[in-house]
Amino acid sequence: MSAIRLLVLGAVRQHGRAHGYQVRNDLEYWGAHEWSNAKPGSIYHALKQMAKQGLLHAHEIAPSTAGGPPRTEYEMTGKGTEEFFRLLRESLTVYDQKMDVLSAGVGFIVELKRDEAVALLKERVRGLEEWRAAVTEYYTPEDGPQSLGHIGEIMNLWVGSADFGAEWTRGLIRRIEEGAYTFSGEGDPFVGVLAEGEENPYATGAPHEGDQG
Amino acid sequence: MSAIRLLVLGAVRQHGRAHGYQVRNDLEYWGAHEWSNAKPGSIYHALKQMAKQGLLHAHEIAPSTAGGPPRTEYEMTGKGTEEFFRLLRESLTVYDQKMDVLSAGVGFIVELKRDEAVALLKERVRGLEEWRAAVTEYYTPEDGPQSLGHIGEIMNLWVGSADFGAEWTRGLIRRIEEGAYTFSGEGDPFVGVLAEGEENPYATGAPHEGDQG
DNA sequence: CGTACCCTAGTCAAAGTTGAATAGGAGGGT
DNA sequence: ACCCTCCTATTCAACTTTGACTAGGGTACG
Repeated sequence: MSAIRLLVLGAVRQHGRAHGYQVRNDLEYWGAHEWSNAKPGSIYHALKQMAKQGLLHAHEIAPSTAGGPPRTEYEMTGKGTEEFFRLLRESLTVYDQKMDVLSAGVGFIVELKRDEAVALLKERVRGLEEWRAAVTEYYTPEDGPQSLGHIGEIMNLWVGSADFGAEWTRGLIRRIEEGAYTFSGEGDPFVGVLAEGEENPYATGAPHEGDQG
Repeated sequence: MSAIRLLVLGAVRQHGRAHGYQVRNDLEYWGAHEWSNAKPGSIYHALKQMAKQGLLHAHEIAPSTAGGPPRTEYEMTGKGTEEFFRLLRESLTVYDQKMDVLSAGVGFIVELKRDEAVALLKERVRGLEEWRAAVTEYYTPEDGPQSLGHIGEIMNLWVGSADFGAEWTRGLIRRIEEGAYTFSGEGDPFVGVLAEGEENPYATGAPHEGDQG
């Protein structure tokens, strides 16, 4: 899976209704342009595609007062909300080494119930442990690991990476079980989007990199 | 960057001349289908694209004795060899969190001189340290890291991941500096491809997964 | 008062990725 | 003789990603 759909659905969801540029700004606010493939083209494509598939409902809107071309606003549908939670759950349990997917999942984790979050993360740890075992077993040749030559370093990298991932996840599970953070149904929800016109305190001050030339 | 071009160029290079199916088998031999996006479609696409760009030279060949459609064989060009080394150097120094690129780079690292390999890996460590510093500085709010809420966990993940990556790289540098492995110009080169007709000792025994139905 | 730059907002072509489909021949059973 | 399955070898349509481009309006500045 890629992170883009989860990120875009999450952004639209927190607004209720949003246009592409707003989503783009949210992702920049979250720093997502630095750790995920959330380029403008991908965002607009994801919005259109998900509208076509009935996950979002598109509204054609007159140009904004701020100028520029006419905008399209997108609204969550029931199917979209379902898909959001499906992707969220998947992002927290898959144990491939894609940090962008995991980061997106952690960003939205408080939209779940505390119990479910813990259960999903425990499944993640289980998956990592299994994968580690499979790697060490499958790629250990009979005549010792030295016979692999420098290729053994790749195995070493995978195993270490699995161990780090599992350890980090165990730490997160511990903190959640001890009561950290506010999950769904436990009080004021965490709001992580910019209101219309609000300034981004994390903005770089530079113009949108990559736009124009 | 993606790992596919480096993998395909590396495979063709070790054969001198190879057709798509041969490359595909090499990548399976290397286990690359498990840790990279090296699906048949991507491999053939990469071969065609790189032939179009002059990195490989294509030869139309009659069908093999083993049956099947006519094959196309690809041969390295000078430009292709240059590109191979460019990608190899890049794969070892970029410090994004893509394990497939790094794995491919480590797989071919012995094609470099020992000194250069060490220098590239040291640059990688420098990059990781800089990135770690940037993350901790940029995303540490004035009123303590707690104010970020669960979003702080993402930062925690990035920092931990950078630390793990740097530590693993330092270990590899140490072993290489102590004389491990055989690098370019130091003796019999490591050969990591299957000869025509040779069996893959790591084969799963299953038919090519995903082929047909 | 014009012009250069920046912000809002989105489109598009080209390239890459995915998963399934195609097609010829070999081998083995009935 | 016939069919079924496997192996060789590649193609294709659909989808995603990338980076550059388009275009309107505001604003600071000489």
